Amino acid sequence: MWQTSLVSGSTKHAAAPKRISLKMVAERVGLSTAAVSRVLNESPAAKSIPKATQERILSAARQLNYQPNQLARSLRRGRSHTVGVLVPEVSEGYATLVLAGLEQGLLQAGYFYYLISHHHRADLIEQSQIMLAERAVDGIIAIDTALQRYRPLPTVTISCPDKHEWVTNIVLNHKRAAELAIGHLTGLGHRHIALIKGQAFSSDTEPRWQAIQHAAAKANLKLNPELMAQLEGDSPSHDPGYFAAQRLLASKAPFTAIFAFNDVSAIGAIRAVREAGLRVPQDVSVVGFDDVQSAAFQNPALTTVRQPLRTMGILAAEAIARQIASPSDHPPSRQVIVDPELVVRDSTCPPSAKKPARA
Amino acid sequence: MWQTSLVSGSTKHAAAPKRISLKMVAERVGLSTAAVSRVLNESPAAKSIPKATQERILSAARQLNYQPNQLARSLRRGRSHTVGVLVPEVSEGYATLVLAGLEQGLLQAGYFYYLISHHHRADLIEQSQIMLAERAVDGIIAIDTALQRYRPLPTVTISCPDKHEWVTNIVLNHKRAAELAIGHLTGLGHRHIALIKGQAFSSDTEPRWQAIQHAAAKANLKLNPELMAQLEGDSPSHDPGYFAAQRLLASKAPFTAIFAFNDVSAIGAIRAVREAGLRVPQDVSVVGFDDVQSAAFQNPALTTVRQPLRTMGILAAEAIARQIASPSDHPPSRQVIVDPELVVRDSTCPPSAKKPARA
DNA sequence: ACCCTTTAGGCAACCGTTTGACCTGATTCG
DNA sequence: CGAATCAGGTCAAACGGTTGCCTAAAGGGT
Repeated sequence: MWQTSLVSGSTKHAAAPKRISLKMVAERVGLSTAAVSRVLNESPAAKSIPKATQERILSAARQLNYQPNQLARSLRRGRSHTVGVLVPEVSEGYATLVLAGLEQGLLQAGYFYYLISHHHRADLIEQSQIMLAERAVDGIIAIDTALQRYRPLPTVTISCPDKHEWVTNIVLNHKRAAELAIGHLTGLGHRHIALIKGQAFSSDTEPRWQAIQHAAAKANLKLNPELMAQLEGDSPSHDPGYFAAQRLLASKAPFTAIFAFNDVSAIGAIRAVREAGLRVPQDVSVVGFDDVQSAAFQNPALTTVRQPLRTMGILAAEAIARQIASPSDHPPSRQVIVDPELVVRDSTCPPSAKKPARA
Repeated sequence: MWQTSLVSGSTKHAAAPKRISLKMVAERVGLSTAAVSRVLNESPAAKSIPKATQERILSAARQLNYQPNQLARSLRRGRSHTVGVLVPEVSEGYATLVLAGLEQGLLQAGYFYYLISHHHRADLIEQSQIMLAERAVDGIIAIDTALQRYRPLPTVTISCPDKHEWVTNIVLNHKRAAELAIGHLTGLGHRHIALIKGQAFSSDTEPRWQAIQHAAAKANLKLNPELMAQLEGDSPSHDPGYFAAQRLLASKAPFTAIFAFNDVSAIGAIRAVREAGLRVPQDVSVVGFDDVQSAAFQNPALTTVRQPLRTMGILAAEAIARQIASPSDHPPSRQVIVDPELVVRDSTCPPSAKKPARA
């Protein structure tokens, strides 16, 4: 009985193509690796090598499909052209947009990046920094992250709390952001504004809160402590906002508007408001924060304070590239402040003439 | 005239801490790097070294805060413990969830990853593969990506079109997915179902389309070619779905339901339907696909076919780790098929007794 | 006393590039 | 004519680890 050859051959695979190294190219053309390296890198020292030889080298490299081993190169040069990116988590919303900008900027500058999410756990943050250092990253970009110790590495932070020395921090103009939102709501006639505060671990929570108080005072608006709820739990979903709004609704205090910590929680809040039988925006106006991609596609479309998240990512990439290129001639600590922008959509309107919600 | 020292000192920084190398640890304890390396790696060869000496070495390493240079280690060992992840773009929705799963699985297996988004551009895909190979990744994970050439690297794909040899492909059970959605809608009584097809570049587009036709036939449902719109453009936002639905509405054909290619386009579609003065779901039911994080928080909450995206990410991570660990004893080409699940929420209901939309 | 094994670790090659120093013969300059 | 310069490269030492092989002494059995 014959068996047709079904023998799943790893035979073909056994050829072991073996990566082409510089040495092989050198042997091919009968020169030293030094010469080949210099020519391929267009090093200045290569200018003493005649065009013809250069051509020979280049074409041999091409023929053999030579791909330099970047590990070896990085080791020798002391530059890995890699940065580490620390992020709380990769989730819809905030991180997504910043990452998109970062990626664009980094790739343009010739950098690869390791992405690590730490879920705001201090031990993971610390450990990540160590592991990144071991992998010889040229720098670190941290987004909404409470960096532990200072490390002697070029570092750029986005919306990070503590100002460490020697790091560039990219941060929103919180004052202006608060004024935009509060101004918008008071301008519409709202006087009873509920607030959804960010989680304690989020770096923007405190500065934003300060800014809101400041803006409220300036607008002659009294903030009712009962009309404040804080996001709880580290879920990147809409739940925290949903529950926070429920707590607001459960309190006796009347309100006609909610200013949420971010769009994601605003969306959760809208749901809670609706489930309580109230309409958005007629009964309760809602203002979000960030202007994430889906904000415009909510129903109703979300009025929100736009952070230029993508731009912040690009700025961070450019900053880290600069710092790496010229270590130590950058200023000890730099703030790059970006401006927010109010985007008015359909989730806000003047308060209804009747009584405030839950009055 | 004296100048108080405002000289922005890079002086303090000039200390140049200099990373601790194995050699320094070795010198510290008066042994060779070989011995130190063996002990620190708990290599079997270290068992002939007395406990006391081992302790000396370990404590010296700790005192000096020695961090092994992974570049050097990778170079020597021929394993970088790094994989490349190719993704169309990091945007809200699909990629986000898969990435979350991937990250979890990879970190657990001790791998770092480079993330690259290629926006479906063939040249970028090709180039990325090359650059990843140069950086000596141990493997590649590709998500919804049309890989160009086969490379002799462990590879795992998620929802990728062509079955290359030697790659593990993780893929949804499209047949079942289509049946779930079509079954749900016909079960509710819908007979005029509009379809929003995916962009041509998306790998799931064709198999899903086949599956839908199959499911429709099985359900004895005629698909009206006029009730089909295809997503256009590569924007990861809700726009393509919005415009597709507008085209559907502009056609004369009546329909009572839309089955969208994904949640993001479903959300766009809902908006278009509403702007046309129709209600969702009373006038038009909408079924999405994926069950992204925000699907449950839409208004109305989205009925959708859930892909276990996070799980797919984890599976991919596990698969690549396995392939790297034991090259060549994995089967030549493997399919891992995961099952969808119907999540019924509020965007679907029986068609209204009256006439179909646009009748 | 001899042989064998174990203990304790050292030597040096190697991973693949880069780069400063050097070398040789030819040409140019003073 | 001697010195300096230049063209056209080569040599070998890094970069920081890992690892196969070796040695030297001590212990153990007969």
